[in-house]
Order: sequence, then structure tokens, then C-alpha cells
Amino acid sequence: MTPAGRRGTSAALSPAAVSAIAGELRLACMRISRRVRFESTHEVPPHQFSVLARLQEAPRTPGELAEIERVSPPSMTRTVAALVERGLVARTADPSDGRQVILSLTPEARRVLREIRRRRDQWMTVRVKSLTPEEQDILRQAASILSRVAGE
Amino acid sequence: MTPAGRRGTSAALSPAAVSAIAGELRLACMRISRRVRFESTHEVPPHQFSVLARLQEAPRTPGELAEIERVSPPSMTRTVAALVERGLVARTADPSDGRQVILSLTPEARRVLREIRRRRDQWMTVRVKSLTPEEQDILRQAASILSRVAGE
DNA sequence: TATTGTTATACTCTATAACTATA
DNA sequence: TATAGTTATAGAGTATAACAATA
Repeated sequence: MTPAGRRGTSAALSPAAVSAIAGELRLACMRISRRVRFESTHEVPPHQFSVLARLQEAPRTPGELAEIERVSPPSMTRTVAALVERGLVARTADPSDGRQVILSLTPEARRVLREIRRRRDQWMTVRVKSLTPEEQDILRQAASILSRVAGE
Repeated sequence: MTPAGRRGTSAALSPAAVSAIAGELRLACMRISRRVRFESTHEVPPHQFSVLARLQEAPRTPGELAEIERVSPPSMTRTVAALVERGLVARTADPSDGRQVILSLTPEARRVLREIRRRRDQWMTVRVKSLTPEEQDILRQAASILSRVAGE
């Protein structure tokens, strides 16, 4: 009866133990995030990257982007203008509503996004590679749990 | 011979598998970090929080802080001025070198830091609590591995 | 008249260059 | 003369308020 681990079933952890795990995980995630951001921040500033990522999911209007990114419409106008200027975002008129503008990624933007993500993943890949197979296996299982936690 | 997991020993993962795990972990960490930051960002802006955290490690001069935070000395002057104004940082003259200034946290700053960290940890604690004991156990093991990865 | 988006203006954080005080 | 820190000034990003075009 080990305290936990290596078994198909585990005893429930004490609230204090859960808090300790949560605190350590939280801090580790924030540190990793900072390191990764620092690694790839020289191509596109964070707020521009965030908008590009949203537009990769689907074309959107400036108003939608402002709401999603929790930023004011004038700020989004400015950010979008910078991205259009850089040739990363294309503007097209909405055929059914003349007030709206449809924003979408250019091929160049898709290339830039791929490159940034590749570099970010590489930072983490190098570190996971250096772990033992047992540690890698724990992280394999943790990855799907943390994805679920992050997505909630 | 299971592909991986539940055993004391694991087979080495393929490079592609390692990359996939790293990518998923990286993304999850960044999402969690963003959520946590959003949760507690209303007390002190990020750059001020970062300086307070550095000063909690040890009292430092403005120049040291500027170098650590990779920011220009004038920017640090400004950030420090705001923190002094808010009563979170105290300035004392260096007795051995009249050009330098020693910055340290006030008791109020320690209280604010505790409160911010408490709220951040709480966000994560709530989510870890909702997992099964088996999942919690995986995260318990993952936490120490990720801490090591983050600290490198 | 309401909605979408932009322009006008101001505040904050960042930077580089110039300046003051001390070593 | 070199170093620590501040002040002067300018460049992004954010915001609110006012405006133009369309529904």
C-alpha cells in the first residue's frame, strides 16, 4: 500500500496535499510560460500574436476580436491596422452588411504562426527529451489532464 | 509490455511522441498561466508584481532590478517610483556608496504578495480538487518534474 | 434610432539621450 | 573619468468620447 502512485487506484489526497500540488503546478506553468514567451517574442508582439491565433480559428470582424480579446474597439482598430500594415491580415468588405469588415490571415501570417509555434514547442521538446522514460511517461499522462484543466 | 505507463519502467518514447507531449504541455502551461494571470491582475500590474517578487528574494538597487527584468534603467526608475508612491517599496541610501539606493519591500507589500499568490493558487486548487485521485497522483509526480524543467 | 467601425485625445509603459551626483 | 540614478523626450499600446456610415 504505497501512499500514492504506480497503481491503478490511488487513495484520495488530503486538502493540504492538493493545495501543495496545485501551488507547485501553478508556479511551474507560469515559469515555463514566461520562458517560452521570452523565447519567441521577437517576431510579433503578444497582442498581435493573440489576434493572429484567433483569426486562424476563423475569419472575424474587428468587433468580435475586441470582445474576445477583452480590449476596446479603438485598440483593436489600432492592432489590426498594424497587422494589415505588416501584410499579415487582409480586410474584405462584408457583402451583406456594409458596416462590417471581415478580417482574415494572409499566407504570410500562416507561415509566421507556424514558425513561432515551432520555436516554442522546440524549447519544451528539448527539455522533455532530456528526461528519463519514466518521467516522460508521467508527463504524457499529465499533458492530457492539464489540457483539460486549461481548457475549462 | 504496454507502450507506456503504470509500470516502474517505461520504454523510451519516439521523437515524434516526445514532440507531441512537449507541444501539448507547452500549450497547456501557457493557457493555465494566462487564466491565472487574468484571475489576479487587478491588484498590481504585471511589471510591478515582478519587481515586488524580486525584492522579496532580497533587497536590491534599481540598477540590479533593471538588469534582472531586462528593462532600461529609466523604465525601472518609473516602476519603482510608482511602487514607492503606493507604499509598497521603501528606499534607503546605501551607506557605503552615495550613488546607490537600496530598495526593499514594506510590510504592506508582503501582505499584497501573499494575497495575490493565495488567489492564484486557489484557482489551480479548485481545478485539481475536481480530478480523480488517480489524476491527482499523476499531477503530483508531474509537478516536481515540471518545477525542475521550469527552473533550468 | 441603433450598430459597426474609425478618429480625436489622453494616460501608461517602454526606450534612448542628456544631465546630476558620487567614486 | 566612470558609474548610479534621474529627468527630458518620444514611440507604442491602452482607454473613453465623439463622429461617420450603414441597417
